[in-house]
Amino acid sequence: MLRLSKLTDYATVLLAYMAKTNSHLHTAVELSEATTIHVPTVSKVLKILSKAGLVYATRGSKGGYQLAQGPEQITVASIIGALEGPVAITECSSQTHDCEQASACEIKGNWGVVNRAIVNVLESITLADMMVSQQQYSSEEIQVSWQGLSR
Amino acid sequence: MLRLSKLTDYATVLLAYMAKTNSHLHTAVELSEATTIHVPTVSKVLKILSKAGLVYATRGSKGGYQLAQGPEQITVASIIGALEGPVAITECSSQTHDCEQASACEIKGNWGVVNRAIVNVLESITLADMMVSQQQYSSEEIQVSWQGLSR
DNA sequence: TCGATATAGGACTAAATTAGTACTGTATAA
DNA sequence: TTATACAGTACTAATTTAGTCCTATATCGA
Repeated sequence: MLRLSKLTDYATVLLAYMAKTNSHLHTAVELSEATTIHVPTVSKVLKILSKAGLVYATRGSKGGYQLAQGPEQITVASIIGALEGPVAITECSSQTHDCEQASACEIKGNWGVVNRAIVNVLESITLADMMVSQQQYSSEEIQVSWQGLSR
Repeated sequence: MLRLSKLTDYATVLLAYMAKTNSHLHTAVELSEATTIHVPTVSKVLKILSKAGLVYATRGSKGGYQLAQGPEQITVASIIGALEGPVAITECSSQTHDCEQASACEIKGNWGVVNRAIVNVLESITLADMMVSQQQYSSEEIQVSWQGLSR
């Protein structure tokens, strides 16, 4: 499946709503009502996004959250990174990994290349892109040329 | 993290070994010894690969497994598909999904585009590519141009 | 200064998923 | 007919994720 966590999905929904209505600070309660995500969960996600620097938080009455950057600056990769850590499709491809299977493994370095290709895709898509109203993109419009291994 | 399951990782290791030594049938025990993956797990993975048509199985004594196609024909996407089902990075992006969040969600269709971009990458990389001896590919060699949303 | 509002941080429980193992059945060669 | 090897399925344990709750801290305004 190669699935993202629900929290990551919630995060994009919340960030997209904030981007669309960036005139004021948004409280967790307001965001919950707008998105139908339960308050404790909204709160949890925003705390994480705040810590990661994607949103700016203001405490106290009249407080709330706002985007720390424009929707064009926030990449899908950075949202995933905030909630799940750096993309690593296998243990092999994570930075701090010392594989026990060692010599037996023929694959090692090459998962890293696959991983890099995916990261490149995710870094090329921004929150602004995600907000474009649902159009049906044909498969042909998404062109991925990946040249690393084909030489 | 966006992580694949361990079984998927095992599958690529097993398939790569079979591709490298395709002169004969490979028993689960032989594959286990070659890869250091425990026999029951090797067996489990191969049963799944066989059902998916990626390997051909022969029963009985002198039996074993062999690749059903050449390493150039087996894509990473098909390996992932066999073990985990079709790639769907969010519930939204899976084919058979009817979202409860309905009208509140601004994102809907667009996860589908991100998903499609990732699938394209995974379909462009084959088992043969994965077997290329570990070279260090520079980031520049992996070029992904994704044009769906930027118009 | 006090009280209401709102986020920060951490801990905890329940649910879901994944990994690993085991058992019984079926096919094939010698 | 016996040994070998895969097929199918079920089950348990481990891990991960989701969701909730509680206490602390910061800010505004009366």
